[in-house]
Amino acid sequence: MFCFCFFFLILPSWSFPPGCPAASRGPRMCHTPPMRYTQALIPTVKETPADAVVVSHRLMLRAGMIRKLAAGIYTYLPVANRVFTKVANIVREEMNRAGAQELLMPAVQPAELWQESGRWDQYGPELLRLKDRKGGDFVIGPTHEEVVTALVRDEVKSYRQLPINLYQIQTKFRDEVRPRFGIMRGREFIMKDAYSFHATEEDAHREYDNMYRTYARIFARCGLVFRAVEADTGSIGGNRSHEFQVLADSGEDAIVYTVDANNKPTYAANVELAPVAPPVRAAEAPTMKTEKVPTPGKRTIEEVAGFLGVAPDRVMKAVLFLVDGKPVMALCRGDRDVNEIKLKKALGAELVRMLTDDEVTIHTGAAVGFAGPLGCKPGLRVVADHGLQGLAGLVCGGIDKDTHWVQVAVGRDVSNLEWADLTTARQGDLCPRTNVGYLAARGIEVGHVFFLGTKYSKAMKAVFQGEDKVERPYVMGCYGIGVTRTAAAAIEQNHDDDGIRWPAPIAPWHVSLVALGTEPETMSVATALVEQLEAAGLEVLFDDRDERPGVKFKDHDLIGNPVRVAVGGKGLKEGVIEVKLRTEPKEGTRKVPVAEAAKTVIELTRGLLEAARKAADAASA
RNA sequence: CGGGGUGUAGCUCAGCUUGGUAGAGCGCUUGGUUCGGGACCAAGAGGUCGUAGGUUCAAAUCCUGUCACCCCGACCA
Repeated sequence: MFCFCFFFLILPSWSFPPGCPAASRGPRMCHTPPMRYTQALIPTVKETPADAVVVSHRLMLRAGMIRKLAAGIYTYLPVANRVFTKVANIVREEMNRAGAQELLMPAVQPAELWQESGRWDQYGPELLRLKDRKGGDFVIGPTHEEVVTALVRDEVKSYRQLPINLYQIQTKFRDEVRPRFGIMRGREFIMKDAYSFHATEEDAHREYDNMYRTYARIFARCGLVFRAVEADTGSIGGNRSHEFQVLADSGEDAIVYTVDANNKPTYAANVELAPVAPPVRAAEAPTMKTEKVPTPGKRTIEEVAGFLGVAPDRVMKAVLFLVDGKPVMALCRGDRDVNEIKLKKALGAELVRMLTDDEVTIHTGAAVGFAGPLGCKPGLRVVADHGLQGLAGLVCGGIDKDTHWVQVAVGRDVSNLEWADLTTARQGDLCPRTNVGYLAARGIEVGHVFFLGTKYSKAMKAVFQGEDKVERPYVMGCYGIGVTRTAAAAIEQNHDDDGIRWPAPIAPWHVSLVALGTEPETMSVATALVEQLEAAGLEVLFDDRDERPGVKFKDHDLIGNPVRVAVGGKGLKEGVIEVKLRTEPKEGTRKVPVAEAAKTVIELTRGLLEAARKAADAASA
């Protein structure tokens, strides 16, 4: 008790500036008293679970954050729940600040809505369908465009009520083909989705930019290193889209970007649509006549190149697609891949898929593995990647089984090609926007903004009346953030051999306060300190267990709170308490006089939180 | 959906090839010694061997079906 009063006297009114926990605007985590470890459910484990292959999955299991209930479906234990709540609250604050309104829509939705939008048939098995007791068809919402559009259609009739941006933070379900990586690619996950409605395209683009800046603020506030990249819109539709990618080597997405002389990013895109400029080089002069040679059983690029003794990039790859019902041959260099998304865009097509082996033979007359532009069925549309321009001395399929053409020259032997940018971008490719070579990175997609246009409003006859009394469909945008995935991405980006190193704004607690021993003096000093920190608005996990120090340190390293305070008999004899950041090595431990401990911890924590705030302001500037 | 693999104690796994009625480590309980980076000793509790069927005197073990889960691929907000 003495200690408590003592601290109270020297620290009369620690108040936090706006933005720090005690004074944050908008919603925040409900107040909880300091958590005593002896009462907490934090089932940490020493052994690495067998089926966890990525760091975040492994550490979330080991730190007692998640437990699997079924494939891709997890229970979020208290530590994880605290983190998700923090991420969600940052999202809330920034969305509210940007002028959006929060609502909550049903998880279970009637099939009729999906039939109206056309996605009941389009969405495929990823959409979990079920019947109610009366036999009516329902879905568990993987997303909420239909529901929100129906709502706004009924309730917003006039241009005067526009624009409006509605968002929710909800559990969603997508029956992923292959859930993996724990919470990173689960079937059930928490997502923030926002939908905006506008009278004009210009206004929808303004909101798109507004959301883009808001997202940059959100991820900066979460303490993450990320990049906004141009992206494909996928099945959601629309024609303008950016993904927010947290950079991590374990990321599932490949991105390319360019930088200026100061190493500042100038352009970034997902490789699936990053444009590649045509090569700048003189056309090669053909030196030899084309001839057909036997290549028995050599079908793949590697086999053919190896057999003929040429480099793979000298083999012309021919891939056959069905584009809106018509066969198309796509060509590229043997060391590259034809990108379906680019092909679709280049041909202005709706549906693109690869042909089956049988279909290849029917449409080209070629044996499987030996298709090529030279001598195939006349009338077949052939599109070539401009990486092939001006090349000579190439190898391509001989149409007949077990044959290839050699010494093929583009232009001389193969003409009437349509040229397009078809291959997936790589490091070193020339970026046509910035005229410098691409750099490559991997990322985890944590956010995605889409300009939707009128796709859903037209399909669902959602219209408003304009000033001119004319009815028009709303122009829409939608904007998603994976809350659970953001937490997983934070771990991928912030960990070491001992465990998680949470960025302070989304850490489960600001401070791990470890009592090294349960002697009355240690406990009373520790308890007093906990109360001081709590009074100043800090969140504290107080380890009051009767465990050996080693066990405690290991657990807190695993859990990863940014500030660790150790109170022990040894230190107290010298009159000190030990304070260390999770990111600092053991040797960096500060020995702080007992009387100054609270002040030191509060200042350190405040510094960490303020840094994230400043990063957010810089990111949205 | 194609290929591969695994289901044995709360967790990580051994036992299976060659059938004879189930083990280790971690964790848990109790007692003791310890106590500043995952302690030690002793005594315990805990398993329809995923599930259904078959073969057999006898099945964790062999056979068949089935379910679940994992990995690679295809696919994907």
